[in-house]
Amino acid sequence: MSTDLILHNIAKFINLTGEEKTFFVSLLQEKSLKRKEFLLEDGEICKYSAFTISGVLRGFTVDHNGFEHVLSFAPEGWWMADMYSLISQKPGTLNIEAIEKTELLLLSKANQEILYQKVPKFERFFRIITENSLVSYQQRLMDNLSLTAEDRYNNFCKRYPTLINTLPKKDIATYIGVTPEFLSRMQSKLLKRK
Amino acid sequence: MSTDLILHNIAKFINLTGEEKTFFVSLLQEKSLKRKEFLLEDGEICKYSAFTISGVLRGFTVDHNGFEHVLSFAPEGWWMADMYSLISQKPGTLNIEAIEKTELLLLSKANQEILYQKVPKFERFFRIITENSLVSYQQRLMDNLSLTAEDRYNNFCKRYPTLINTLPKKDIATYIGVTPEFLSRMQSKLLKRK
DNA sequence: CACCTTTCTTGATCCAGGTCAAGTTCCTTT
DNA sequence: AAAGGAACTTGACCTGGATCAAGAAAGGTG
Repeated sequence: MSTDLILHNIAKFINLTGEEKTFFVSLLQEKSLKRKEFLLEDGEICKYSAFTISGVLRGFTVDHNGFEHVLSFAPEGWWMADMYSLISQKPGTLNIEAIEKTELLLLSKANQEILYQKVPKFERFFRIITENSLVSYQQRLMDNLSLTAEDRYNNFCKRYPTLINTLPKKDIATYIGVTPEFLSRMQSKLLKRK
Repeated sequence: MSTDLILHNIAKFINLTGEEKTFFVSLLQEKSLKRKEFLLEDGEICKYSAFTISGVLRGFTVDHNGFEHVLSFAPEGWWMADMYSLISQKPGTLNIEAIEKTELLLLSKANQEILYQKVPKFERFFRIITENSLVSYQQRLMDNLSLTAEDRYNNFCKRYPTLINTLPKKDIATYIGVTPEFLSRMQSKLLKRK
């Protein structure tokens, strides 16, 4: 199992002994998804946190007009889950799908609880990454309330320069809160401006 | 110091011994704000998490056109901070102001770190409340991307029925992502519809 | 490599919600 | 209780971004 990336990721925030690392890794399971395969569907109960080793996930909801809205992407080194459903263990509204062939490590809700019992340091780890995630959702919300679509697009390009060429434009569009048509128009306008 | 409310709040998630409670309380300081007084201003470094005992706080940013956007309210029993600034200890963009006369308990960043050292259970407490907060910001973001202003207003009324009559309408407006003028129009339309 | 589906683009038109301006009502402060 | 300033309302007009439609490009699959 290729656990270097996830252990490296954790080591940024907490120090683990060799034994603790081994124990943590023993709680993980590998999963691979083909392009367009789903990890979780709308209405299901989310049982896993997923960590992306390679590939990209997209988490999105479908509104009552059938339009998709991307909540988040999880490229290499990022976590993904339907947090609402994972915490409450009630059916959620998120769909999680692989944009391309994707390799994951899964930590089940049950194993996560065991981990907290056995290695309480992980409370700290997940507290810190949840705090960071919270900050970025707050920022994104404020951006949606106060910036124009063009500014939000420019911010996205600056923040995730590598993703721009990987992700389908339609997904970038709904992530920043516009229709695919409007994103297309913005891009051609930005090109002409040169 | 009136610490019943905060201890009761904590007891929902973790169990503390009498000693731990006493220690925790010793790390808090009281603060009271008059109506329209600020706890934190745009550009400052956030040094405290604030817990509201009575009254209400509003956290808002000011955009480059001078318009305010409410990120969150903290009525009785809620926490408030500029999480970005608190975590990074860099200057933030949030303003925190008392809407009415407000009594707070403050936990300084420094004391919070001490608390984590001495009573690691608090890692768990703050992990859990941060997770809950994350879920509600994710939901609010998706609501902003997929619902009409009218639906968002109705949701707000359902979710916070007690706050509707306490909070200035202009603040509810920017919280749900519309101008005060437009909220006013929506309300008169909803009344007529009866 | 050709087919087929999905994604992307572009044009024409539309509308939810914003902007600006001018009252009016409410509330704080004295 | 009077004054003054916020907060709220309402009207007229405007616009960023959505919608609908139809074709063009791209890219995965047999």
